[in-house]
Order: sequence, then structure tokens, then C-alpha cells
Amino acid sequence: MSISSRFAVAIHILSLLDINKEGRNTSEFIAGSVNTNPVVIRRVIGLLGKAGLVHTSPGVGGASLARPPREINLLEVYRAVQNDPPGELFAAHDKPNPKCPVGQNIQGTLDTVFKRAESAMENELAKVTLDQIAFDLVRGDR
Amino acid sequence: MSISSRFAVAIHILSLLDINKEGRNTSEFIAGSVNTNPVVIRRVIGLLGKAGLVHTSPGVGGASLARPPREINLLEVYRAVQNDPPGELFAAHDKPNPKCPVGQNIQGTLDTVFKRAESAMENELAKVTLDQIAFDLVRGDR
DNA sequence: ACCACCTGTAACCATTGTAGTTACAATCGT
DNA sequence: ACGATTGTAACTACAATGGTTACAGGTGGT
Repeated sequence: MSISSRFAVAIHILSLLDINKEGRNTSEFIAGSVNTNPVVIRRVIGLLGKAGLVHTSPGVGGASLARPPREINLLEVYRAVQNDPPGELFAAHDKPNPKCPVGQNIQGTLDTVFKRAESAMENELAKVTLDQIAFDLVRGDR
Repeated sequence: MSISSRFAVAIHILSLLDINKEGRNTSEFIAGSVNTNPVVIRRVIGLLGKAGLVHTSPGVGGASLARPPREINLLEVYRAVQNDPPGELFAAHDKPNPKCPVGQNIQGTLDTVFKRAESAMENELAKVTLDQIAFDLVRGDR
């Protein structure tokens, strides 16, 4: 399966918070841009808040970036909304038969390869910062 | 969510076919090593067959590698068992609001980043060949 | 102090992908 | 012809996801 669209939604939200930092970013307003339900937005913002990427205030609050956008990279966002722990992008098959030479050692072998592939992907995400995304968005608008 | 364990199972199967090329690799035998149901194995072998990685024969058949193991890399295996089409490791959120500057352009921006990350991962998989895996497995057995 | 507005969260539902299982027709080698 | 094995369909159970309704509680303006 693919990686949850929460990741895409999270980036959308953060971009909006950056670009529209003057306005009042209620979950309903954001939901209008993302085109989904406000509760979905609040859920994602909750995750981003726990990860320290946004500040939120209950009541009339609204959310805002907790850090300047050039200090937020997409890997952080990815980890914030992905509830699978790191190192588990690829699922292992459990309990291969230890009596078989293949079953006995496959876990470790696959683990190495899988970790390497996962890291390669994450490094690409880490290279991209939120302000680059925002810049791209605004430029595309011209 | 994580990538289906079919991938791990597929690598297990192919390794077994390589290492045990003398024996008779029935789905039941393989299932014993992987520790799952024979039908699960046949399903994965079916996918590998469609992708041209293994030869299978109905009836008493059994399966065997269609190519030498050093000419099979893990990216091919990945694509064979992954039914999501390439370029969709990351799910986009659909129909963002086109009236919003963010919603209007986010798809394209994310697409670029997502494709880059996905490719980075796939390149790592492409680097690893089946004979490297098999070598690792046998070495680990000592 | 009141009140409209908004957040945070729980609860529920429908959908989807996955893996395991049973069953069985078709096929092959002996 | 027969026993073994494949290929596939059908069904079940389960987990993750995204959408939705509901509501308690906080916040700020007036």
C-alpha cells in the first residue's frame, strides 16, 4: 500500500500556515483548501503539534508554525504523521522457519537492505524544506 | 502503512529457488520455510511468473528462476509484487480546492518531491541483486 | 458575564488492502 | 489411470484509513 495521504495533507496545511500567516487559519478554512472534513484537519494538526512543528491554541485559536519554514524539512513532517515507527517502511514476514537455512537468516539480510532503501528515501525528504515548497507554490501561481 | 510483506516473501521464495535449485520446490515446501500457507506462496509465484522472473509449470511442476540470480535485482521483484503502479508510493490527497493558491499548485509541487523520494528508494533496491542476497544468506549460515 | 466560535477528541461507519484458509478444476509425470 | 501439484476463486478476519456526527471545554469580543 501507499503512504497515507496524511503526509500530503500535512504539507498542504503547513504551506497554508506559512503563506497565509496573516489570516485566521481555522480548521474549517484549511479544510476548504484541502477539500476534506475539518476534523481530518484537526487530527493532522494534532499530530503536527505533538511533533512540535506547529503551535495550536484551543478555543478560537487557530494554528501557526512553531518554527521558521526554512527550519522545517519534510522528513520531520513525514515522521510526525506516520504512525509506523521508523525502520518499518517495508514489512517483514514473521517467523520464517528457523530450521531452513534461508528462513534462519533472511530476516537480518532483508533488514539491512530495507533500512538502506528507506534511508535513501528519507534523505530526499530531509533535503526539502517547507519554505522551498511554499516558494514553489507561489511561483506556480504566476 | 508499510509496504506489503509480499515483497519480503517474494525475496524469500526467489532465494530459496536459487539456493535449492536441485530440489523440488513445491509451494508446500516453500510455505514450510516461509511459514505460511501454500496458497499464499502460489499467489506470489504467480506474480513473479507474470513479471518473467520465474518459470512455473502447472501440474507437478514446481518453480525455477527464469534468469540467473545476478541478473535479477530487487527493484524488479518489488515491482512484480507491488500492485500500486510506480510513482504512487506516496498518496496524494485528491481534489484540493483550485480556488486557493495552495490548493491550485500543491499537486505538482508534491509530485516532484514524492517522485524524487520514491526514485531514491528504488535506486537502492535496484543495486541489490538476488545473488548478493543468496550469498549473504549462506554466509550467515556459517 | 454572556455568547458565538472554535478546538480537541471520542465514537461510528464504509471502504480498502492484506493474509490466511478451504475448495476444486486442470495439468503433469509416472 | 492415478497421485501429486498448480492456478484460482471464494470466503473470512483484521487492520488502517478517511469521512462524519457529536459534544465537552476553552477563548475572546462585546
